[in-house]
Amino acid sequence: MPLPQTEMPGRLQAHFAERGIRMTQQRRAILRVMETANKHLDAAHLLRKAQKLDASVDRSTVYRTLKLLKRHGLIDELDLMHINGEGHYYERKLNRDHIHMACLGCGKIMEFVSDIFEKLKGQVEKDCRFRIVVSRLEIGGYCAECSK
Amino acid sequence: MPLPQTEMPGRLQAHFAERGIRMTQQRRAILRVMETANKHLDAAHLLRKAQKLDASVDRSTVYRTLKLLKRHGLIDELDLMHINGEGHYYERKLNRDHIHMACLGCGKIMEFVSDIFEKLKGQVEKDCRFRIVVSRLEIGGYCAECSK
DNA sequence: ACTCCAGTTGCAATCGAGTCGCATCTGAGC
DNA sequence: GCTCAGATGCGACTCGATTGCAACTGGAGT
Ligand SMILES: [Mn+2]
Ligand SMILES: [Mn+2]
Ligand SMILES: [Zn+2]
Ligand SMILES: [Zn+2]
Repeated sequence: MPLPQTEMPGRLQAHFAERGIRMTQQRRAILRVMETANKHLDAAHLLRKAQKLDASVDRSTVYRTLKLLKRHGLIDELDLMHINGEGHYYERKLNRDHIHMACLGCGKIMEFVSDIFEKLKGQVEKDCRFRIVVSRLEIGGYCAECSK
Repeated sequence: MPLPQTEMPGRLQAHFAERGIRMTQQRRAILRVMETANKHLDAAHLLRKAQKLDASVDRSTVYRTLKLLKRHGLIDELDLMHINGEGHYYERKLNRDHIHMACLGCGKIMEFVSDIFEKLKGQVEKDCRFRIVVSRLEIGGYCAECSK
């Protein structure tokens, strides 16, 4: 019997097992950090947090694991408008994807779920006959406080 | 009498003049390349093309001019799903902004204009009380040919 | 429990996009 | 023409990300 479609979010390790991907000490640490993170992490933060769980984790392993997670569609990669340097941010892909807004005034990051966004993706798939694998809508501007 | 809103696209130099930004040999070359480019350019390509018009153009001037153009909202910066390295791509901002789709199979870049996208931005501005300055919707997936 | 090896890791070197300090140069207002 | 704020070229630099390689290890097979 298949699991319900709204699969429990946060079981990256389970995904690895299902797909026969080898589990290592280091990957366990990195996945745990990604699973429990409540905000967008860049590679450097991810490394530091993972090293608290397993001091042996190396920077290159973080990057290799991020690439693996991306390849399997388990995480999303974000720019967040390059509000802080040239690097990228990562977050676990949940059931529903969302829009990211970055305030150019105060640096705050906001998220927003929208049915219109889903409709737009549907339109792209239909009108352009394009099979969507990953989508990223990032908006820069000014939040309510910073606007007035 | 104001110009019609659908201003003639492609007059970056005119924008500079209007806003009292100094015009130089090098900027003239770079702006000309941006104006006449028909595809998304990365900084390296932009440099090479600009150097054909003015051999003295330096890499750092290209980056400084890109930053200037961004700051004035005259160009958009794109990742195009990092289909080719970590760099960014640039294009002149036209009247109507558009979605970018990158085919993970053949590397083709497609563009798409959608009223639903405009509606979505309107929703964000209204529901989140967020004043949008710049927006980027980038989609990765498979085009019609690569899907079958 | 032991073996085995493909896959993974740490490390250090390296790449490549983008930035910066500084001496020099230049555009455009007078 | 002068003048100088602002722009440029150059080289050094930062920093995110990648890679080659020898050593290590997970987990399948026995
Ligand atoms: Mn980017
Ligand atoms: Mn475009
Ligand atoms: Zn703000
Ligand atoms: Zn394709």
